[in-house]
Amino acid sequence: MTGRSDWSSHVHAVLAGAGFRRGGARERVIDLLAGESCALSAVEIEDALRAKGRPTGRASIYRVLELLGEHDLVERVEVGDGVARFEPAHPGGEHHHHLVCDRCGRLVAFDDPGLERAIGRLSDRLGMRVDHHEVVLRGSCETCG
Amino acid sequence: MTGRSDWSSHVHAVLAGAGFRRGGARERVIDLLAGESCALSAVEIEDALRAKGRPTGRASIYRVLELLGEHDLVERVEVGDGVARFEPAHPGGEHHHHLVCDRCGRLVAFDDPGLERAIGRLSDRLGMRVDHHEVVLRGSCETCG
DNA sequence: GCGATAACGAGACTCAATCTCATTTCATGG
DNA sequence: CCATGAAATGAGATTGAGTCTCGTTATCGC
Ligand SMILES: [Zn+2]
Ligand SMILES: [Zn+2]
Ligand SMILES: [Zn+2]
Ligand SMILES: [Zn+2]
Repeated sequence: MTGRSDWSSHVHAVLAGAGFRRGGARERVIDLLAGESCALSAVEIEDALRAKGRPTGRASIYRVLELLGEHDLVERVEVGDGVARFEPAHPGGEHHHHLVCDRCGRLVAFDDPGLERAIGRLSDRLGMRVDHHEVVLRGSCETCG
Repeated sequence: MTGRSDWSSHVHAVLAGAGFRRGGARERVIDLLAGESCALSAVEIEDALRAKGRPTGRASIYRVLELLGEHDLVERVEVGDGVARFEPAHPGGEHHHHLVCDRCGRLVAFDDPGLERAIGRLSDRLGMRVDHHEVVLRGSCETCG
């Protein structure tokens, strides 16, 4: 179980190691994401930071998310509503996938070792390098029955 | 193995059965998709139809795709470039998933019974209704090695 | 044919995401 | 401690996929 501040220090270590300076916007975005276990959109991040009295430019938010993505520090989640969401990516590779409720739009996280094994075997069989995978289930969440 | 014109007649049967009239734009989009085995974006459809001398309004293309989607006649494919793509959905439920090449952006289709079984077992375990699933792998295609 | 109404399409509009560029902040070494 | 060059930031303009509006056109049951 990888904790929140764990992720934050990992992020800082990776970025410092890659020679990046520090900056206010980057710290604010990382702080916010470190307190989230599931995905936020760039607009949600912008709103959340403004609400916390830490307003941050849109361009900076997208830049930070792009940088984190390039270093495999965030996971990009797309569920088909035209908005990209981002969640902390843990160094050990442990991750979850999402079920989207077609009624209320809620995101439900899950993980499944059987699914991961199947994807691993599939990747071997394909004979191409597979770096990453995304799985989205659609259905109804518990609330919407 | 479901053929192209097979899909087209299936589409017409379903839509006629649901009481929809025919119309030029709808026919043109269905004809075009029937000749494709993998996914096209709305813009690609618009361009392809114009290039074929069958120009079709953007609003109509999106309306047709939405209608086909509501009746499970097309599959919506999102690979994270901010564009939705659409491909024929076959009535038997047979389908494929996609690997996206991070270098050239190419889409490579694949299917894998083991993956489908794992998703089936997972759906049962979750205890929620799961209607649909999407899997996207990222890596390099054969050309980009 | 006629009429009711479904289907269509030009173009305005929305909004997430990107781009520009002037300003601010950082790290370093003098 | 300050000067300096580079990196980081952010306000605002811009892009472009996707949606909406509404007047026109086509379909089909009669
Ligand atoms: Zn999540
Ligand atoms: Zn996984
Ligand atoms: Zn495909
Ligand atoms: Zn499948």
